[in-house]
Amino acid sequence: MDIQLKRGLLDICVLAAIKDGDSYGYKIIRDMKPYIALSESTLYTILKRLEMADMLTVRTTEHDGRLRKYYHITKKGLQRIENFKREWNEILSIYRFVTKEDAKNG
Amino acid sequence: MDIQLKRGLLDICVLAAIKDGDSYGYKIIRDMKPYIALSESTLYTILKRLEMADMLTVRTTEHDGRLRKYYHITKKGLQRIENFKREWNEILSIYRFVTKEDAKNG
DNA sequence: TCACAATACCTCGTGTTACGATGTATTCCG
DNA sequence: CGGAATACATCGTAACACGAGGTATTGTGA
Repeated sequence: MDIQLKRGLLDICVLAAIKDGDSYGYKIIRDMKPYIALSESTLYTILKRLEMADMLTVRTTEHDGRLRKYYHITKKGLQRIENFKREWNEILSIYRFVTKEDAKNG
Repeated sequence: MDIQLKRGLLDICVLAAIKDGDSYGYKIIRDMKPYIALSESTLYTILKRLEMADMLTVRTTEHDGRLRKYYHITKKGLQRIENFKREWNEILSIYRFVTKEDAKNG
């Protein structure tokens, strides 16, 4: 997918990936892969950004001797998803603008 | 609209705004306004970028003593729009991922 | 005539951001 | 013992939207 198009969707997707249950970095990447691919460096940047914005909270645990940071979505994070749903109508309107045939011909 | 979400749509919208007939900067902004707002500095950056990418050509004319630069979409520009239409399915898939209810509940 | 909006173009600096490259450390498999 | 997978993190870079500011002309109203 076009990188610029991804920009607006990545944050939302990460929030969506944890909204039905806490998750951690590596798993988030795996879960998102069928829909949108992203690198580890990108994800950890996003997770830090979302944490700073109070859209998620972090809980560090140990799993099989390896560090694991579980991310939990907050009220603000859920609101961000709701806001995206509202913006979806604008996106649809743009899609129609882009795909509409020449008014002179139809 | 969220600025990151705009990023992926602006280029496409500018191309869509000239695809049915050559247009110029000021008019493009007016035509796009109902769908997506953008500043002049943003538009001229985009127009230059699209010209460099051979997605449009420029023709300078004089209109009522004022300079006017008409932009014309190229084959490559039209292909960019077609590519967006193909990417639309991916966007829909992401939308469903974001809006789907918790699998455990539905 | 003077001020100001509208038309129409352009440049510069800044902050945000995705990502490749790179690094650390552990477990698992052969 | 080596390499893949798991799991985290930082740094530098390039792309980009936009506000602020600039140039120049044509209306418009007091």
